[in-house]
Amino acid sequence: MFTLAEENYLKAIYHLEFKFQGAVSTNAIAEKLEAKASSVTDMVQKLAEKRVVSYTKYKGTHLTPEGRKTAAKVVRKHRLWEVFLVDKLDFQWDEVHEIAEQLEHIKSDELIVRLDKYLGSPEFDPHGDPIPDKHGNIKKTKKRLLAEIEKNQQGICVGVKESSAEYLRYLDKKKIGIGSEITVVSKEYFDGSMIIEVGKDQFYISKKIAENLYVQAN
Amino acid sequence: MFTLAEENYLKAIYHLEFKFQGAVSTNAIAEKLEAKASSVTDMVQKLAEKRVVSYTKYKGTHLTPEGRKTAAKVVRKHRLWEVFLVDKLDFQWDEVHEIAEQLEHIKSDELIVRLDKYLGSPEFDPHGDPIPDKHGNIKKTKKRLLAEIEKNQQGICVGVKESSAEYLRYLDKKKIGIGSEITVVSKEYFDGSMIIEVGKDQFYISKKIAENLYVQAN
DNA sequence: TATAATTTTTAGGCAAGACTAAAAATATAA
DNA sequence: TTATATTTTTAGTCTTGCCTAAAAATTATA
Repeated sequence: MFTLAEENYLKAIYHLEFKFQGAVSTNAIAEKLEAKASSVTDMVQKLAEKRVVSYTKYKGTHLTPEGRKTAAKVVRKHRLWEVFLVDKLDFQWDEVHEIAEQLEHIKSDELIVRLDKYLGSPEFDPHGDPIPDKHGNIKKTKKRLLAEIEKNQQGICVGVKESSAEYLRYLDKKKIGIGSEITVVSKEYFDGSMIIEVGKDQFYISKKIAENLYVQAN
Repeated sequence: MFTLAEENYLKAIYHLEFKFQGAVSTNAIAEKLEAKASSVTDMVQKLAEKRVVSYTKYKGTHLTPEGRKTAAKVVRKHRLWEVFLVDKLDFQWDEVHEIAEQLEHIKSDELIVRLDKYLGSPEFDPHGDPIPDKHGNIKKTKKRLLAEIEKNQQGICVGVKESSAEYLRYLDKKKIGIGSEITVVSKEYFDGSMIIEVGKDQFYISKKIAENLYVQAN
C-alpha cells in the first residue's frame, strides 16, 4: 500500500513521463508538486527502494511497470470521481478538480468497480481526458484543437486546454460542453477567428477561444 | 481546518460524550481509537489549545460548541456517504463503514450540500442512525431493540448489538438478515419472549435474542 | 488511613515528509 | 577548455502523530 504522498508523486511522474516521453527530472516533479527539489530527491529514493520507480542519480526517474499500474489506478479514480461530480452532482467542469484530488486516494477496489458501473463505464472525464481502464490502459484520444478544424468540418467537444474558471463559464454561456457537436461554418485565416455552429446557434469565436478547445474530429 | 487525526479524535469524543453523558476519559478515547493513552493526552492538549475541547488534567475532556460542530459535520458526512454507498452503489450495510471512514474526511462544503440533495436529504443512515443536519442537530434515533417493539408492530432489521459468531449463525438459520421485515406476533411479558414473523415463518425467540437485534420501526 | 492498583501525564524517541543551506555533479558559455 | 550557471544531492532541522518507559495523580482496598 502507498501513502497519500507516494501516490501523488507517482501520479506526477506518470503525467510528466507521458508529456515529455523520457526520464523525468527532479526539478520537473518539484515544480508539478510545488515542492522543493530536495524533498523530491528524498521521495524518489524511497520510491526506488519500493521498486515503483527506477532512479539514477542526476539522470532522472522512470516508472516501473508496477509504478505505472499504481499511478494509472490513481488517475482512473480521479477521473471517475470527476465524472460522478459533474454527471450526478451537477458540478461545473472547473469545480471538480480539487475535490477529485482528494477522492482519488480513497482505498477500496470494490468501490471503484461499483462507481465505474454506476457511471456507465465512461471512457473520458469531463475535460475530455481518457480514463484508464482497470488494467491501466488508456484509449488514444484523437483530440485536436478546434483551431485546427477546417471549414465545413465538425467535431465533438471533448475538453479544454487551459481550464480557467472564466473560460469554462464562457463555454457554458455559449452552451458548449462535453459532447457538443461543433461545426466550423467559416474560418478567417487572417486572424484565426471562426464562425461556428453549436446546436441551432451560430456565433463568432476568436482564435484564442479556438485554440483552447479540444474536439474529436473524424 | 483540521487534520485527519484531529477529526478522528473529535469524532471519537463526540460519540463517547453522547454514550456516557459526561467527561470523556483519556483511556476511553485511547480504546476507541486503538491508540495509547499517552498519545491521547498529547492530542487532547493540542485540541484544547485550538479551543475545540475543554480539558482538565486527570479530569477528562469535553467538546466545546465549536468542537461539537466540527465533530457533527464529520459524522454527517460519514452517514451521508454510507447512504450513497448503499442506495446508489448497492453495497450491503455491513460493507460500507470502512469506506465511509475515509470519505468522511473529504473537504468541500459544496460537496456535502450537493450529495445531501442528491440522496434526497436522508435523515437516517443504513444502520438506522440519525444523520446530523447542517447545524449539527440530530433527530432522535429510529433504531430500537426488537425487545422494545410491541405486539402487532413491525420493524426492519438494521443491525445487531453483540455480534458473536453463534448469534449470527442463529440469525442466519432463522433467515434474519439486514432488511428483513420482522413482525411481533405475540409477546410474553413474563419472560420477555416473543413469537415473531419473518417472511412466511413464525417462530419463538427468547428475550436474549430480542435484546440483541436492532430494528428500525416507524 | 495507609497501601496497592489503576489511570493519566511527562519525558524522550522514532518515522514520514516537508524544509534550508551547502556541496557536488552536470550543463553552458566565453 | 576553463569558468560560470544550473541542477541535483546531501546534511541537518522541523512538525505531526505516534510510541515506550517512568513518574505522578487518582481511585480502590485492606
